[in-house]
Amino acid sequence: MLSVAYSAEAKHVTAARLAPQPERLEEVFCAVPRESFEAGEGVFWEGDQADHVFKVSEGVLRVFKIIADGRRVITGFLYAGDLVGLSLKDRYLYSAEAVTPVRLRRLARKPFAEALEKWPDLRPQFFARVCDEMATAQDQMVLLSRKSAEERVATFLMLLARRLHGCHPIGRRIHLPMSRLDMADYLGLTIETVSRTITKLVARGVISPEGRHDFAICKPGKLLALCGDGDSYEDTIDREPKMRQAIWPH
Amino acid sequence: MLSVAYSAEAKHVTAARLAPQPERLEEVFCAVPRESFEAGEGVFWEGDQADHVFKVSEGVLRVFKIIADGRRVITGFLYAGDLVGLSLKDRYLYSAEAVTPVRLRRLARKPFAEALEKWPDLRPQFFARVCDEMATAQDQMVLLSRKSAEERVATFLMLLARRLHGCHPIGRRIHLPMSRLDMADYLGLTIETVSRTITKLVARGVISPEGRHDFAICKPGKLLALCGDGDSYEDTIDREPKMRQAIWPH
DNA sequence: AGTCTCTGTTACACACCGTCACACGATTTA
DNA sequence: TAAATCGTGTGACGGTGTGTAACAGAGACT
Repeated sequence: MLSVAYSAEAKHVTAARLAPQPERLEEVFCAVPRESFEAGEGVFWEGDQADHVFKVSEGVLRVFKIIADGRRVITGFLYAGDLVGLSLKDRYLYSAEAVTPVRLRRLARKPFAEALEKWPDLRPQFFARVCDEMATAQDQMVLLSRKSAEERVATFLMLLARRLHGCHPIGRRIHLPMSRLDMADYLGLTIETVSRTITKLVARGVISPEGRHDFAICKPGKLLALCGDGDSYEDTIDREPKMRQAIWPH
Repeated sequence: MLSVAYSAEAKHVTAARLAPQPERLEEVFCAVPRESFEAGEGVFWEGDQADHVFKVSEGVLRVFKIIADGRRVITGFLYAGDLVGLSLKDRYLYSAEAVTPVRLRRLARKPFAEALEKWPDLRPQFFARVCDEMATAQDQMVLLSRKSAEERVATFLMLLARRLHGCHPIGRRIHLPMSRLDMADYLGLTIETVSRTITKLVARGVISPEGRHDFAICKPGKLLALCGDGDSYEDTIDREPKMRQAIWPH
């Protein structure tokens, strides 16, 4: 009985040797090889046994739920560095598909949990990730609940502008890897409305198109104001990289 | 240095003595006295230093965010037994107010974290709570993103019916402690729409009013169908793990 | 080239839901 | 008791966003 338990742990012990005491949560994923997915390919499906967690290393993923008559809700887009499948129990709550060609590392749940067990320093990082996920979900609820089409699109563009520029002020260029349908399903709108709204923003000189999937932000202040968050432009450019550190739990 | 660390822990050690090795996460809250709040009173505010976690022991709480021009989004209602303030970092992400008179236990973050540290058996429970919160948030995103007014109201009624009845099939009676405005801000609608929708459900004999804040569910199957989740009545009464296959897209 | 397919844009009628207005009952205040 | 206030219900109306189109542009293929 003991020997069985021991051999079951052997694999992960090996992995641990390769990366002794990782400093950052991502390093736990270094031991496993990367997998590739083509654009449009599914990674896992809502309701599947949630056996793995993932770390995106290249490309963009969409996570979504489907209801009744085929209505789709995209609950998030995941970029390089993001972890997927953390905050769930035995089954995936959503499906995940590649938007662009994607490379990711897949780690079985058990060694992941054991790593958290073995290196307590990783737990605050893990918890911080989950909290960010929660905060993002709440912002999304605000968007879906009370924002107009224009505010939704503006918010989305700002989101991508910030993401592309790391945590820096605001990037001037945005790349939208996903289709208009993806955007629509993320923003709770239709493709037509998304299209129209973008056209309107372009007409007003807030952004300017550089191909279908790229835009330049001409008036960042204006765009920010259109988000309807009550933030002013100054609030965002001075915003020091606010290191919100999880205090909790150790 | 060691002695300092030791004395800092002394208080919590005392608490631990009172309740040695709690089996359930809630028991961690037993050591602190209960506080009372009147209906409408605030418990904490978005942006406050998140120093405490709470356990509701009586009454109903609403948690909400406010944006720009005063628009309010209620992200959830919390009932007896629910924990508040788990999934956040240094500051509260939302405000909390009493809907009804509320009694709750307030526990400082530190002893709570220490309890999790000391009794690892509690950690899965903690994690499960956070996951439930996440799952709820995602269902809410689906509701706000893609459901019609009628589906939203129906979903809300079903939610309360299930909650009141524990996890049992479906309660036949629903009590709505909150105002129509609260419902509207939770469902992403206006009071008028909520009101009209309820009237319509009553007219069709799906539910029947028993005062302003109480309803009887006359046709549970019908109500469930109106939720737009694709579940049938039978699915919910003998809740088997439903295998959902995504058909979509590609 | 030419054709096909896929994605994105634009137009127009319509539906749902929000806005505004007022009525009603219950409770509080004068 | 009357008046005021609050929460709620209901009606008329209009706007935002939707659905169904047709159309345009880009890329893939023969």
